[in-house]
Amino acid sequence: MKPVIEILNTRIADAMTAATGESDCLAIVKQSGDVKFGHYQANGCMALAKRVKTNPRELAAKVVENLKIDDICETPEIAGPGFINLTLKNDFLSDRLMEIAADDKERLAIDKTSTPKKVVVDFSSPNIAKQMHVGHLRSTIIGDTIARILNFLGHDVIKQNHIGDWGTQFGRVILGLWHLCMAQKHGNTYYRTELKELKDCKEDDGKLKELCLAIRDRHEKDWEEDRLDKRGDGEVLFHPYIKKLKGLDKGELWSQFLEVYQYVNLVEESITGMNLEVPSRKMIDGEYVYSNMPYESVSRLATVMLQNEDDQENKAWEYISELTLNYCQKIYDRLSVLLTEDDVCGESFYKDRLPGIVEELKDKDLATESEGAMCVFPEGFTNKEGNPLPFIIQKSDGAFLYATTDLAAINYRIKELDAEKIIYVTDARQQLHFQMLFATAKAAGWLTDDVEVSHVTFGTMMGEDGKPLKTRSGENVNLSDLLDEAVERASKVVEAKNPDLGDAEKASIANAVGIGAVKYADFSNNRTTDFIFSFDKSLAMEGNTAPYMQYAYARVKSIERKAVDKGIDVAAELTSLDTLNITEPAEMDLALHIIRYSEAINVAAGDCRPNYLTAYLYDLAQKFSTFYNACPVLIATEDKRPTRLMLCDLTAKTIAHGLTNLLGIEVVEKM
RNA sequence: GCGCCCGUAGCUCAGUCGGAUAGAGCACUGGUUUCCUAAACCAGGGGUCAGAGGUUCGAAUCCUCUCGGGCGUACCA
Repeated sequence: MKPVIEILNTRIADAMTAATGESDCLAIVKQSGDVKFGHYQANGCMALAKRVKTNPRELAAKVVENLKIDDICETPEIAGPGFINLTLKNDFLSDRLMEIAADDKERLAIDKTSTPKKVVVDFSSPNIAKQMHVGHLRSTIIGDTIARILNFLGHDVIKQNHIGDWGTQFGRVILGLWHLCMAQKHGNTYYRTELKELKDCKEDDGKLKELCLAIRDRHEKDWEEDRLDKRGDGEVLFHPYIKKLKGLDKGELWSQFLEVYQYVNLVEESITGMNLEVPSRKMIDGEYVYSNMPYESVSRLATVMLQNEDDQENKAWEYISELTLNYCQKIYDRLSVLLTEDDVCGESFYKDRLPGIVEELKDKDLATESEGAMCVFPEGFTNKEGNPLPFIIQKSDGAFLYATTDLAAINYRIKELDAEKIIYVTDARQQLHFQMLFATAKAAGWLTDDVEVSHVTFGTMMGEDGKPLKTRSGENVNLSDLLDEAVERASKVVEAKNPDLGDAEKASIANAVGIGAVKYADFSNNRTTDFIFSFDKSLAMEGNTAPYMQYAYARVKSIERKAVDKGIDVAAELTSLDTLNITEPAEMDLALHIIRYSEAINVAAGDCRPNYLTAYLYDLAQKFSTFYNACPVLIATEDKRPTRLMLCDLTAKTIAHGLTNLLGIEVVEKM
């Protein structure tokens, strides 16, 4: 079933052509803002009148003469400078609703696209060795809903979770494991105490330096001592430790690892600029060469070593990556995000392709060396000094970085996944990166005109103070903590409002409401701007929130339950209906809105803007609430009751479909 | 400096690519429960769409400039 707006667009455009002889006329049909202008309005006559140099009102009259639309609308009215106002016929509305109700494929009679595409959606993409925090929430759920919507519309969607598992932090992972191993040697968790100390003396330069010196000294000593044959071979402790990793308790290792990873990062941050050095070794022409290196470069050295040498340290990294994904999967499941391990295709997936990517760009004379790094200088990008801005594809130390993996990924998606469209869902700060990525991929001939790339950006999630959401101690808010709090708060509301429900039911409602509220708050904001997150507002029953809609749904379900008590056979009344008896304004308003669902989905999909969909659903829930108050269902007379039951049923189906199928938010029978 | 995003009611935000009198919610004021969940509904006040020019039948929306905010700008992602 085609959206009404599409039918109107086609019919009016044809009439415009018939009236003027002009081809490709645009009818520009929109939903009217005010019922006094009908249900839809066509705005195309003004523009066309200019094109053919005639009076727009006269043209509109001519168009109406040529318009065959009496199967859908009342007689069109011409208003203002040349609007054509259209009001749907009651019978047409009724037929539409009946058709939606008759759909047995749970698609609410919404057609799949006639031009399906293979679409890659790149989203979520958390980093290895980190807990997901609120910064990952938006990409994860916005990407998920985009994938769901496009899939519903019939596109062939390939989800790609491009996890950050091969960049610089890669070396930090190994360094973290090294510290865990050394902590075992010392018989204490020094990383834990020092993590706290480092934070505490952040402001005190003298103390900080003293602490960092001690850390460096111990590091050197540990490194020197861990040798069987050559200095720093790690054969006594570190390598045996890595071999045993798989035998360790997963939960315990994960929590230790999170801590030590923070430690590695903080140490590196703290020592930068202190000119501390540690001994290191490098393989040069098959021989180890020993020299001192800046302490802050240790993790980078580890990255290079690991990207070059392939051994058990690689396996250790693989293991940590598995641990991370294991944890992420729990969050995805909690969020009802459809990602699975099958969708994981992270940076490391491309590791063997990276040298080839760099070589190819060199061969094509696109990549050149600059300040020791291998760079592409795509046209049109300049830095602060006005010089060409480099897109660095290989660092001066030889390591690859995210530009390289993203280039490999775009190449893979186009050439091997046969993507016709690629959507990247990341925060707005990465815009320049993606512009340069696309420019480079175009210059290399990988990205051609028949492939559409789109960077779907979003702003930062702010706390109620208007600053990026952080904990009191200044850290990123852990995503699972945020969800816990939302569920906790929701459960208090459930307890207060509906104390008679069973414990299991309360818990399940609290979960649906809490998680739904967090997700919905995000969706309902225009994704391009930063938005201020507030538990109170998200969980409020008033306004454009998940609970408000879940409540509308629960009320419909309640009517259905009460109907049974009253001996009303809802199913029978619904099937006995062949035409609706719509008389009240509230019924009409609701009915009209229900048939517009597909229009909302199309608009949301076209711009990858979930807030269009939430706005639609909120309107629907509001119109239902108005209807609910104005038009009693179960005590209605026999001629009205089936129609009202039908409106209830379709409202519930639409809300459930929008929330659950497209947004991944659960509905509840009671709340 | 340059680039991108943004500036709409006291607050938080919409505004479907130029359409008619700029919309919600919160907060504020008043009203509605012998009636299907009042976690709701109804009514009311509240605006120089940051400012100034321009484009045209018509601008919150497009162009130019100014002011104000955020982000990015060579080896993090």
